Amino acid sequence: MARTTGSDGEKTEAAVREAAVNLIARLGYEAMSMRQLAAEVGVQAAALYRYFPTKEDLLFTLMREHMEGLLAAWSTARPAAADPVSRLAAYVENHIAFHIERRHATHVSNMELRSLSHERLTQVLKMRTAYEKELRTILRDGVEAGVFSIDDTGLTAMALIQMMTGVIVWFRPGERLSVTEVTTTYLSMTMRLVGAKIDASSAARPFGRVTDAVAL
Amino acid sequence: MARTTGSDGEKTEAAVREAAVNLIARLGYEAMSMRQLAAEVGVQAAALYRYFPTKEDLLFTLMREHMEGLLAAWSTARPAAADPVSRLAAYVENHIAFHIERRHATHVSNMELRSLSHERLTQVLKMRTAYEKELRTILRDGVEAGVFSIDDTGLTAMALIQMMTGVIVWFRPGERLSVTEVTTTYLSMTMRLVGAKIDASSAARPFGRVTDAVAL
DNA sequence: GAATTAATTGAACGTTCGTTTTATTATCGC
DNA sequence: GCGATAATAAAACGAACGTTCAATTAATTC
Repeated sequence: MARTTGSDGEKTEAAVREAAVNLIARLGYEAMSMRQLAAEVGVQAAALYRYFPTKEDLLFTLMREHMEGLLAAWSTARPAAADPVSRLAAYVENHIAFHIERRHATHVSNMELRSLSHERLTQVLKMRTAYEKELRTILRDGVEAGVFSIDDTGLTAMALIQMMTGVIVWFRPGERLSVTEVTTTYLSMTMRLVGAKIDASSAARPFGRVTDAVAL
Repeated sequence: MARTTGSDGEKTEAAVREAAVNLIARLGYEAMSMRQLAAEVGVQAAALYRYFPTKEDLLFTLMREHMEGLLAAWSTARPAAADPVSRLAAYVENHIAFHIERRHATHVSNMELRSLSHERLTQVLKMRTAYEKELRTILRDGVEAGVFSIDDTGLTAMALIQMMTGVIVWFRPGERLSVTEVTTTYLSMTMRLVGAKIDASSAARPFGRVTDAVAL
């Protein structure tokens, strides 16, 4: 046999991407074989090489587009010129929503970095650093404005990102908590962690029990 | 050739464990070959099978002993009958110290769970759950005693553990921050996150800037 | 110092891996 | 409807994988 009836390159490529994300998230990049992936898609292994020259190219494509998606999402969600508290809230909300929605892709992007070549690893890490820098800037602005009290902005940014991204480890859609509830609680924890002081303007939009922990 | 002069089973087994932790942490379990591991130790691949019947047995041994070590460390560090704030402080200090000291083993235990058989995965997760339950108990006791203000103790416990364990991702010994500085900052962040109220007894031992964030 | 046990080597086994090549069929532009 | 091209199948490649086995030598026991 050869070309099958109804076969379509675009559809096949999309199916390969989706199956690859799920399989790599479940089994790991090294443990997933190209034959396994092909079987999941419903084609022969050789067909995969029409879309991705090597297995590593496939992995890199998934990671790069995941990071680009994250940066694009933040670029859309970021408030134009707001106070640090609102900006931090937007960052947390965007981060949690994005990562819950793309649990598997996040797993792949976080766990399989070591399978990339040096050059490609650098590329992905550059995007990641750019994203993290956004948070550090918000924290630093907040400290300078006197609305956050933070020991070490770099360390705090890392701790916050680890905490928020960790949501994908235990969160399962449709279980005890909804995405909204989770986001609200993480917002509350974040604001307390950075010692956010609620002023008159942002007090109109409370963050869970933040008010309980802050001197009023 | 056969048995080499000066060869010693105990020493070889210890060398295998250490090399395996480092190699798996760097390359991943699937990507590390038994030949590679043997070369690192300085023996032939076949010699490994004198100590570990299969590759998975080796992985499981490393993970089980890591978790047992963590539980043992907490068992030693845990205060007998103290207030929730002190107990939480002890938990954080022990967690950070243990994980920084065993960065590679932690990496292995967290990243390679999917390579275990179902039965062994259950065993490891049981130990992990027991460890996490200790933190949840502290948080619940603190809420009941009125010294913590927390929305959801289960979610908060997971967030704290993710945040603390995340230290191994970016921390490198001998760089900008010392272990003591990192621990102090994490303690401070933790106490603020749980809305810890400092009373007279524990005020003698301040947690960084915690006092700035709490109404006094 | 002979017998026994512990530790390791070197070669080999069958399997699976990522990838390439060649052939074949479906679809599309004209 | 015919040529060009896109999409796939089928088979094969060499390399590497985890693991086993028989042979061999060092250390220990008596």
